[in-house]
Amino acid sequence: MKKLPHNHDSNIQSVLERMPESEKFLQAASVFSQLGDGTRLKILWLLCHSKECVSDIAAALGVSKAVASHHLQLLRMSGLVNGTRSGQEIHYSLNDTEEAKLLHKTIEAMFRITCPSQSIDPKN
Amino acid sequence: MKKLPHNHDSNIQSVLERMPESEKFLQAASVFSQLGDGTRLKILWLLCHSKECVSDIAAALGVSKAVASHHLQLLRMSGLVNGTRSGQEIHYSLNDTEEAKLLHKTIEAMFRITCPSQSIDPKN
DNA sequence: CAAATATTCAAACAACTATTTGATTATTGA
DNA sequence: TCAATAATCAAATAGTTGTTTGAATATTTG
Repeated sequence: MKKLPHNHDSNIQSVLERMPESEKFLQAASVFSQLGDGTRLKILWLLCHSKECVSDIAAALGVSKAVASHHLQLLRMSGLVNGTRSGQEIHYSLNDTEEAKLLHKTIEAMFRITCPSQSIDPKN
Repeated sequence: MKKLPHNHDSNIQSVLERMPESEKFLQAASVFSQLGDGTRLKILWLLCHSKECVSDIAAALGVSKAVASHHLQLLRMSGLVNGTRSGQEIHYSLNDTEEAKLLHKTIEAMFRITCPSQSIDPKN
């Protein structure tokens, strides 16, 4: 039980007791950081709505294939997307995990706030 | 209406038409990037549960006051938190905006996934 | 007013991240 | 097998980000 310099909120101790461990914060921040780049956010948004190959993702976003491939790899290492080869192409899609679904919902909720007129997904 | 190299998903065109503008993605990524650092994520989590001054935040997290102050400023510039001076201290709290509430819900949902045993907030 | 406390600022540094370019690997079809 | 296409890799670069340190500002109290 750590003692704080000041003591404004009498409830702070019980809050601190329920604070997740540092390691958990680092893990979560690592996943959240995938949302923190515009290119990657676009890729995630796209994969929330359709399964796509690298060339189409690159074309849809207006970036090089190398850039798309690079970011897809970061997303893959974070466990958010997965790619399956089909002939010459590799088709990427959102992973079926709780984390990926949470980020999907979060992205949609954000755009419902900032672009309320053109949301695709239903609210729940 | 942009033409993609391949055409696997016949629905892709209507998806692309509903894709928010690049500027919106950059704005959203900028807000989301606040979650992408462990220290800042801890601060946000703490402010989701209690209003705190800089010294207490620094002590609770085990970081220097300069570090806490620096990250609080980034959070403030992103519109997620606000600080009000009370005597010598500045009390920071989560902003009452849709964006801040969304991040609060997202953080809690993430920890419900990764630390299911010790969640504080109710599910909805 | 001077000392003490709380917070912020600013500069320097190290570490990390995104992009570019060209080469490399894998797969298909002629 | 050879050429074409798809995707990844690797190295170089530029830009961004987080931390450290010490100084500066603001507020309260003696």
